[in-house]
This record gives sequence, structure tokens and C-alpha cells, in this order.
Amino acid sequence: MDDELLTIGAFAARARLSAKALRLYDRLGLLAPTHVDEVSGYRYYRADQIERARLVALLRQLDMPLARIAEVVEAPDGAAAAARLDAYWADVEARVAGQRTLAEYLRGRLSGRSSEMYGKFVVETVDVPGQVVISEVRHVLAGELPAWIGASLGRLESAAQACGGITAPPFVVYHSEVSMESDGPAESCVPVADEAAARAWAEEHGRTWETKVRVQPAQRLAYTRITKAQVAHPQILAAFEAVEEWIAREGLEQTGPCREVYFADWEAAGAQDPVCDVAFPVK
Amino acid sequence: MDDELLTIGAFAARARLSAKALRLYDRLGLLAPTHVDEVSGYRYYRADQIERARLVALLRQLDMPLARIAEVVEAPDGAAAAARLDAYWADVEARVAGQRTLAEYLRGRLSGRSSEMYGKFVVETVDVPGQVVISEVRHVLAGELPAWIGASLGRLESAAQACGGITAPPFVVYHSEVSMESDGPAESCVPVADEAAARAWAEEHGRTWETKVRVQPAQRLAYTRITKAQVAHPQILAAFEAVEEWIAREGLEQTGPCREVYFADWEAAGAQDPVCDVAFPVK
DNA sequence: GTTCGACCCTGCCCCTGGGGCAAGGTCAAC
DNA sequence: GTTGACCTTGCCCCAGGGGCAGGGTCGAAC
Repeated sequence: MDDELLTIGAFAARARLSAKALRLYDRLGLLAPTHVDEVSGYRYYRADQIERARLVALLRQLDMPLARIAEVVEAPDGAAAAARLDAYWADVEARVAGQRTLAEYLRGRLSGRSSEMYGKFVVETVDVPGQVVISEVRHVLAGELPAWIGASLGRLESAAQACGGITAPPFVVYHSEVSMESDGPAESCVPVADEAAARAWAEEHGRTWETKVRVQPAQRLAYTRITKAQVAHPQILAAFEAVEEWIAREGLEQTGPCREVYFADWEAAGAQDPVCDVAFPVK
Repeated sequence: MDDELLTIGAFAARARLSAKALRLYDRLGLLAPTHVDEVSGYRYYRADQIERARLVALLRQLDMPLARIAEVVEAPDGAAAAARLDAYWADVEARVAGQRTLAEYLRGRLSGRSSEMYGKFVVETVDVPGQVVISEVRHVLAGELPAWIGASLGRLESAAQACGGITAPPFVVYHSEVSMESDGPAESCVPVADEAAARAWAEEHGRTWETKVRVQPAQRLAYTRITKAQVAHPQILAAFEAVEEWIAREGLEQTGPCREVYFADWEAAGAQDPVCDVAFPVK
């Protein structure tokens, strides 16, 4: 039973895939034909491979990359396969949720004059005094940013205990682009009390981490406060945009790179709690 | 003011785009530099182009294709731009909603044994008598399917008045793949009472439309009933899958191509009303 | 046995939205 | 004048195939 072999065309029709796609899946090892004629090169598929082919086709309808499809179809059991599908789909939903926020912001910016914007992002200014900060600098992609920020601020906060303690909320400075693809250098900073101790600490750790001690001069910041849910790409870009537009409207001038100031306990915060100020130095 | 020119690198940093991307946008006419040195080929951008560049960058974060971005940024005014953004985002939401349904179905199929499936799709069989049908055949992509089905069944239903009237619900037969990319021929069919009149009609219209008259033999159909919201790609594929799996479980055999039977008034139906049977001829 | 049409094979170029690298030209500061 | 940072074009690469060319194979009819 069911041991009859199908040519690629017949198999393609029954699996609702193209022959071209089947050749690709063969080459990638995702769906190898049962038998390949060594002389003619003809691929022959068994009828019971249709089920797997259909699954691949359906997963492709979710725009799942073939590499992740391979992980699903080669899972040891159905539960593991379902878990991998869930993981993928959760990624998709998270990405789309962020894009949805950004799309809503853009719609307001394109159509509305300004009232809609200010309804979404309230921008204010604050004067911050000069600070001594210990910092780590790294080139990091947007996808790794949350993990790096957490790890880096964690290291710096524990180091700050030996430098007289933390004197102001930690922040992250973006010296270049803040886009999905860029790895423009990011700098995580923790203000500390004791500059001499900080310099000693940097001397000690400068070889293992990309650490620095800087004196951040007093400056005025224009900022907007955002919630934990908004601290992610790409929706956070809407906040950056809003602050920059506000700066332009007010006739002020940016005097340095943008930053995110984390003034709240990240772990303890809920998704709708304010945790972060998106800020630019101005004037 | 603001008439200073920026090199591509400086402009890229301020617009949060890569120089490579800016060269591409220049080549596509999406964002041309204000000035290009004819000798050196250097591109120079004016500072007031940053706004447009930022908008492009944000729209790219929505995964909007550059061609559609061009439509947005070249819209005559903000309202038109917002409308085009809305149209794009509605497309995205519709696609994701369909994929979400499919993902839920697949999760159930991968993890559950069968109870979850049957909870979602109830499959039954029905014997249908032989019918004379008038039909149109066309190669059509999944994206155009809804429009084509509506137009085609509309034409056939009005033609059916001259062929003794409609004797059974209209249906669409998929002679090949039902995937997003395939254009495998689809055939829209309306059963009519008067075969002779139907043949005369086909003779008359055969030159303008790809029309046929067929006698559909009596057959048994395995089908599941779905709602209006489920009649769209890719989520309808879950229904096809469910019926095929049921057929295999019951030890039956598919004897022809799948079809969708539209038994309800499409316009009058709400999203959650059943409107369509997804069916396969069996045994 | 032959022939014909339908299938199948590989290989190449195309698409999008860039990344990355090489070879070479430019610019501005010292 | 030199140096180093920046810019240019051009080519190859990725996924996930589509489409076509040129040539090999299959089964069935004659």
C-alpha cells in the first residue's frame, strides 16, 4: 500500500507546492525524495511524504523561514513541534505589535497637525547637573539591545557600589543610528559619586570590557516619558521622532546624541508603567 | 539657513539610514541628493531632506516595500499619505489575522491528537445528484481570487436566468494548487436547469469569456462548513487540511479536485455567519 | 520500433533590500 | 605633501523562489 512512487509534478500537485520549491527543499535537506534515479536524476516521492510536504507548505504560508520550518518538522514529537511553532508565532506577534504602534504614530503625524502627536508624547525639558559616569561602549544590533542593556547596566550598577554609589538613573547613549540593522555604538552609563574610585575601577577592568569613565557636563534635556511596552523596536522610534520634532518646533538645537534614561526598576515594572525617558540634549 | 550640504555619511547618521541604503534610494528616485558633484560623483544632501529620509526609514521599519513608500512620500498631502499608510497597514493586519488563524489550527494539529481538530472543523458527507453547470475557467492568483470569484459568479448567475434558473448553490473548483503563488486553474460553476439553453449560451459567450458547460456526475462530498471570516488565504487552508485529514482517517479516497460551495448570500452575511462549504469528492 | 508530446533535469538570470568587500578617487587637516 | 577618513562604483552574497533555455526521459500510440 502507498508504496507507489510519484514524480515531482504529481507530488507537487498533491502537496500544493511547486516543483521548483520541492527541488529547493530537496537541496536544503528539508524534504528529500524517497528515491532519485541515478541515471536520469528524476526525483520520486512516496505518497506518505505528502503530509510532511503539506505541513511545510502551510508553515510557509506563515512566512516562516525554511530554517525554522526544518526545526518544526524535525522536532522529536508533536509537542516539541508545537512549541517551536508557538515560539515563532510569538515572535511575529511581538514584531507586529511594535509595528502597529509605529503605524499609529505615523498616521497621526502624517494626517494630524500636532494635537494627535502631543496627545501621544508629552515632551518636556529638564536641566541635569554634571555627572561622573562609568560606562561600557559596544557595537550592538537592535535585536540584541535589550539583552545587552540589561547585562551591561547590571555590571555597571554592581561596579558602582565601589565608586561611591549610584547618584542618578542609569542611561544608554546612542552615538549613531538606532535602527534595526545598525550596530552604531551604544554606551551604557551609570552616574557615580566617587570619580577617583571610578578611574581606578576603569583601570582595572579596561582590558576585559570596553569601559570608560567620563565627566558628563551639565546640560538641558528634552525628553518624553514612555512605558515598558514602548521600550522596543520599532515603536520606540516614534518617541525619538516625537522628541526631535518637538525640538525643531521649539526652535531649539540638538547638541548631542540621543539617550534612554531608565529611572524605574525594570523588573518590577508592568508593561504599562513608565520606566524610561527618551531624551536629547538641547540648546 | 539650513542650506549647508551634508555628505552621505553625515546625512546617513542623522537620518538613521546606511549610506548603502541612501545610494539605493537615490538610484530608485525615492530620495535624490540635492547635489551630485559631476567630477567626483559625491552625493550632497541638504539638511531639510532629513525629514523625508526619516520618514522613509520609519516606513521601512513597517516592512513596507520601497515602491509603496514612494507612494506615501510622494502623496499630494498629508491626508493622502496617511490614507496610503492606512491601506498598507490594513493589508498587513488582514494577512496577519489570517496567518494567526492558520497558526492556531496548526498548533492544535501538531500538539493535540484529534479532539482539538474536530472541535474546530466538523466534517460530514453529503450525496449530491448530477448537475448541469455553466462555468468559467481561469488562471488566477490567490490575491485576486476573491475579486474574481465575485465577478465570475455574478456573471454566471445572471446568465443562469436564461438557462432555466439556478438549481443548486454555486461553487468554485480548484483544479490545481490553492496556494498563495499558484495560478492553478480555478473554475467557477453555477448549476442550471436547462442544458440546451446552457449550451446555446456557452456557444454565444465562448469567444469573450473562457466559458464551458459540463455535466457534473453525481458524487459524494466530504465537507466542512466555514464562516465568511474563514474564507480567505491562508486560513482557509486549515479547512482544506482538516477535510483531507478526515478523509484519510475514514479510509476514503479523494476522487477529484477540491471546491468551495457558496450556499449563502455573501453580501448579506456577517463575518461569523457560515457561508461556504469546503468540499472534496470522495469514494 | 519509432515517434510524439508531456514531463523532468540542471543551470542561469531575475526580484527585494540591502551587507560586505575591493580597488580606486577625494577631501580636508596637519 | 602626506595621511587618513571618507566617498565612488562594481561585484558577490542572503532568502525563496519564478521563469526560461537547452537538453534528457518517460510512456503510450502508431
